[in-house]
Amino acid sequence: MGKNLTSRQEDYSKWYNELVVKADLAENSGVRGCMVIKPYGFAIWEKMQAELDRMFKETGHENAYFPIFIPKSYLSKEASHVEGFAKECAVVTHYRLKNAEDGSGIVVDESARLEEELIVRPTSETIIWDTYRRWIQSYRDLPILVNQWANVVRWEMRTRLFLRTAEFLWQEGHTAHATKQEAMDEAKQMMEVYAEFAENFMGVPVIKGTKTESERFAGAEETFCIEALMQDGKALQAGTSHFLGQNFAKAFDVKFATKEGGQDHVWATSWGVSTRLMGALIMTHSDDNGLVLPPKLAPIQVVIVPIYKGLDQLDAIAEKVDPLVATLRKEGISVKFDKRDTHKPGFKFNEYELKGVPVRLAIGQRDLANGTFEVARRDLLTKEIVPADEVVERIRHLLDDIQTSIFQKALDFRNDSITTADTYDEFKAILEEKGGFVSAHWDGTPETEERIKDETKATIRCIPLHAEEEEGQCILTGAPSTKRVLFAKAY
RNA sequence: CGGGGUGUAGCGUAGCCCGGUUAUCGCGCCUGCUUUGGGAGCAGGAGGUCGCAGGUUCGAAUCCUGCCACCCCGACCA
Repeated sequence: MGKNLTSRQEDYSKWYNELVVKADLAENSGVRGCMVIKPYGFAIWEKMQAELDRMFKETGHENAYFPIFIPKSYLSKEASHVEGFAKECAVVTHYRLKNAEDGSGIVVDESARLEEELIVRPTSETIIWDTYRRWIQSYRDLPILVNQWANVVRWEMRTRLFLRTAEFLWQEGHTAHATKQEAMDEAKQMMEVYAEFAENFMGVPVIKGTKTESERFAGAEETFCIEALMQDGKALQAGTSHFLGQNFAKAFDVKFATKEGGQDHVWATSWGVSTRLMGALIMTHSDDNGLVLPPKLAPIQVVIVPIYKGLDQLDAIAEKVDPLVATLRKEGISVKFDKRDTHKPGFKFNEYELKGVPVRLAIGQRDLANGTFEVARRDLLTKEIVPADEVVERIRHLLDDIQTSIFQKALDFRNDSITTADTYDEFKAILEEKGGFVSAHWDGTPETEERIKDETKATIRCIPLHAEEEEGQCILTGAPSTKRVLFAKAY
């Protein structure tokens, strides 16, 4: 964000919290860093879910659901996995409350202590692989291509609305394969699915790549990722897809009989995107007037605002608008005719701009007389007068055009924000003054990465997939390097 | 867990240092009239455990002690 959001800041500077989504818990509740997603915000998430779900199914996946509670012992079976998550787990220790004897209220019943504590899932690899052990005996049982839509809890020290909440919604795919190659292909495929979704639906340009060892998922052998850049110049990890090797199969003893008659451990992947994508969406496209939504994900694609005095005029307007609404709906365009007489047109204009509705139609007496509509587009805030018989065609065109042009705008910004650095001084100056991604040579060691992080707060966001081979020297140590990696300060 | 800060109406706040009428202002909310092509105007009105618990005092939003919660910065992170 990092900008003033509206011209009437005193009223709406908190639109991000108040209108779209609200972090709205009872005060002093002690539940920190959770968010309440209001209906309009959730409708955006539902659109995202629907498209992702379709893409998952088109690539052969099915949905399933696993328990939210994970026995503590499961988590410790994969060593690096537990190391990665242990510090941020919510733990269930009791299963009953009772009235306090002194009448002071409800207290935990100490006699109802669980024999083994349950962890509220921070991710589901462990409980899923414990289940897969029972599902898999033969190569004929493979592959298993399962996705789960769920909530997870990570008790982070510091939270940040949308980007790092204590509880968040996500999908997590967990697949099991007979061969290393097949699992690797799956992990790459899902990164491609995420990239396509981000760019074609969210209008958010992303860079595909792999994570360095230190940024890798706890328990993964390779982490593929898509990295986006926000308007304030900070990078955001928008999705990850992990090749897990045989780590979880070994930890949970998942073996299968091979075609050749032997026994082998199963190869695994996992991949996920979360409500963080909503944050990415907001921080990529929003402007001072509020949200800007890509038409493909907008809960309302077209809003129609009548301008009238008295019910007679409204009726006359409705006569023109009702058939238009029907036509648009038939075309699969979601449209809202806002007939409320409790708010004035000016208020509505601002409200729908705040909500990022891509196309707005206004119709009043003037238009009735001329047979026209006023058509406004949210991204450029431009208006035009369109004859009624051309309006459907115009809307169709605008929705397409807004979808591609907000992507192009974000892409141009992103590309302008990738800067090449050949010396450490240059590197630091770019981070300080310009922000964005810095493309630089790195000697490939975690030690160098760590030192750069300590000194500049920038991390290696990814080793780009399609980076050109290029002889160079590490900006910090001068050691030889064969390709550039992308550094940035990140959320 | 370390450093800093804040808690007053649905939201945002003034007052606190230096205790003293009925706790300030804006937004929002309600009623009425006028309005309606870019966040309406006027008039009237409702709404408060001043985070909680103690203490000092004739008197506490204000001073003291303890507790709770939240925010920002660090370690952690989708």
